[in-house]
Amino acid sequence: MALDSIEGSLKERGVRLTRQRQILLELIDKTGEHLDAERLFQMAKEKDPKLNRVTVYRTLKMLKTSGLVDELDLMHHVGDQHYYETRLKQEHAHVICLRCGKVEEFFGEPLQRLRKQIESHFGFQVLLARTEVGGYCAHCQTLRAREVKELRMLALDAPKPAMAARAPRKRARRS
Amino acid sequence: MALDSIEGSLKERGVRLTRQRQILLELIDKTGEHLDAERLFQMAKEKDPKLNRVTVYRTLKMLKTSGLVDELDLMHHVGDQHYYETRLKQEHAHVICLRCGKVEEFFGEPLQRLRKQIESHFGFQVLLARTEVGGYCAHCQTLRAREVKELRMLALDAPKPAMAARAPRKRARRS
DNA sequence: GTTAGTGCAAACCTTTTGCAGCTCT
DNA sequence: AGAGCTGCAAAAGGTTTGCACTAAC
Repeated sequence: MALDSIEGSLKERGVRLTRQRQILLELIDKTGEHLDAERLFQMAKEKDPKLNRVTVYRTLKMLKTSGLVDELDLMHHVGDQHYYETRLKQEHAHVICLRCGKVEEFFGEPLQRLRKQIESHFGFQVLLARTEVGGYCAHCQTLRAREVKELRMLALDAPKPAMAARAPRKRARRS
Repeated sequence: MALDSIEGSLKERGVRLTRQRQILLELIDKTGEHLDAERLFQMAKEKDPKLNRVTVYRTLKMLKTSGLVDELDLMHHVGDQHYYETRLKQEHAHVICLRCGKVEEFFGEPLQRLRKQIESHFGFQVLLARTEVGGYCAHCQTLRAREVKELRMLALDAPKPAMAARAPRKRARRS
């Protein structure tokens, strides 16, 4: 299991396995993926209310630097936070629907091909690779088309419409 | 030239071509790529000292939303700012050396292949795609090997070395 | 017992917002 | 003329740092 392999890797390098790190590692491992620092912090706080947000950031940074987790942006669809996932699966691309926010993972040979070509083309040693794709998922494409049509009709009805209500911020507030 | 096509696209949509936007568009166009908001602001300030940083952000956001520029992170190698480039060239990956910071661009068929596979696999409509690769460039690989060797020798000489000097912050300060 | 790691508060960088006034068309 | 855009000041979001204390080894 992932947790063991990560803990082993840390122990080997003399990194201390504190209670806090154990909590965080377990959450990252079993929750799967696409956790951001804030969400991880909220979850960890339930297990240890004293655990500090800063520790979450420091732990994530350590794991990232050690090459044990990968950092994602998910096209900044929600905000500017970063997301993390363990480096267990095969390399994959993240496909984000810009309408509903659903994230799919794509595993496919073009990714390995890309890596190899970059290595041989530039004599480059690839350590990290990140592919993120944004667009509309199958479901949202039809909904989107309907929205656009409605907008056009609105525009015809009212050539000089009042200012549209501002869309609510997507960023989540801190508690 | 890019500037014309961008200005045309904006004019068509009734977006005003203000003096500020002309300055910014020209800089983005002729400077090429990989400008972040701050650098763009500094350059624009030389042409118009009154131009405000906020205008830079608003213009970049507008261009991004309009699909006229792409937003990059360059693996956050320098900091958390974003970089922008016009959407003129063929799709390409950005290859960043984590030691010297050099950025290479990779154009190759795996990218088109990837996009097509994602579209057909998920029935997804791809609007944006971003591939960023981090590692060591050919030149830095040898330097890096030397560094590691030196570090190992240091470790042998001094089993309990004093705390290493903290590496300087990579983020650039505002003027 | 050391040293690495933690919590807390405060800072930091990057980006966004509210609003009054200016300016393109 | 009037909506759209700008500048300014202030705030926000996300992350990092300094320092004294704590806990893992």
